[in-house]
Amino acid sequence: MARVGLTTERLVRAGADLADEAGFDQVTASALARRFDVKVASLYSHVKSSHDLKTRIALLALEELAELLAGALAGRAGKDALTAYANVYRDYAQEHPGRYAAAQLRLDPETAAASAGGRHADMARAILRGYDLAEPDHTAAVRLLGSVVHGYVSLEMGGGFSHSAPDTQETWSRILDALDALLRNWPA
Amino acid sequence: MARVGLTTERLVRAGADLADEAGFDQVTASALARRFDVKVASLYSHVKSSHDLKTRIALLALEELAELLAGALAGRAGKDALTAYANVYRDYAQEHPGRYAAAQLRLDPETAAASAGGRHADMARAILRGYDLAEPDHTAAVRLLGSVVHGYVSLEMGGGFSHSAPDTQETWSRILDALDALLRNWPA
DNA sequence: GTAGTTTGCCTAAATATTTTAGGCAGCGTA
DNA sequence: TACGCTGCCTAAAATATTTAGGCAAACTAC
Repeated sequence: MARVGLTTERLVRAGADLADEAGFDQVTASALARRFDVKVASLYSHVKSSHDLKTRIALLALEELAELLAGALAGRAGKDALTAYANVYRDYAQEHPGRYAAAQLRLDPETAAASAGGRHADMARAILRGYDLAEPDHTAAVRLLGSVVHGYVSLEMGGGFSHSAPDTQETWSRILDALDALLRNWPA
Repeated sequence: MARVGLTTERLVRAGADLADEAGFDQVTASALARRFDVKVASLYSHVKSSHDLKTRIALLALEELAELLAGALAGRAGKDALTAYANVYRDYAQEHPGRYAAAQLRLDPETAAASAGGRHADMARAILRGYDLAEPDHTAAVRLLGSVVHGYVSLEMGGGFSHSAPDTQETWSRILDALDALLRNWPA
């Protein structure tokens, strides 16, 4: 009985890869066991349940995204920062669709509080420092920013834009231009 | 053997109700069979597969939304129309979270083409008639509108906004104000 | 009203996933 | 080398998906 060397870490990472290749909903304990050529029950020493596994993949994705965001935003401000922020999400979703889908998993409050999700919000607020908005417009702007980016990325991923004429890169640029203009010129 | 009177129609509608009550991912053939007090295999005379059932629920939700949109937009223009449009989605997601989740299901191209999804896009384009945008800004604006609404609604549903200060109704209004301002003043 | 056809819902059965319980052997440690 | 820990195993129960084939209820026609 050769030991494969399973670890929670390795399982989660392999689960994330599987999600990217086959879709987040294809991430099951059985599929993962097959991938490691191991019996399903063996996973349960490293992961509490199938839901636990999915949650850990979500946390990994949130962590990776936060890392990328921090890197992309360092030294940038204004529209430069805005573009970098938005592109981190879009590029990540393109390269890691399964991980991105995992990041949308609804977490229970305690888990969410301990996740990297808070850093995402911090990052969005940091960008808006380059614009001149006081509360409560500030919060509205943060939420608008998050909504546009998440909404666009998920509609694009879901094929919602496939039929109309201009390519999505073109409209994406224009939308970022428009967002920048809006933030510089927020209505009273 | 009393006949219950199953129909594809009744199954889909009950599935949609179940989705609203328990979540779209709880919609399974077995759960639905329990609800009708019928053996699982009996459903397969009315529905090709579990996936077929989910697809039909998605189509129902898209249809209902298109209906609501048409009603809400009739006789409105400009910001009035914009607000009505956005609120249809938000209110629908609030009242029918399972149906709204179903509407996000990725459909294969032919199914999507035959769905009410096209009418959604038409509706969005109709709203922008009240503003003055030429291609390719027009398409960008349509996609921005869809992204904001879908993004905001799904982040709000997912609890992404629960911790910050202003209530979501407040920021929602401000975001619609900002969107209106942006559309009236789209950057060159 | 009865005979014949359709079909709705059934039983039976194969396959897949999730999860728990308990056992054996490999690995590090004393 | 002997001990203990624990990684991966077998076994088994519960639930979900799907197909095949059967019986009886409901519609159609005379």
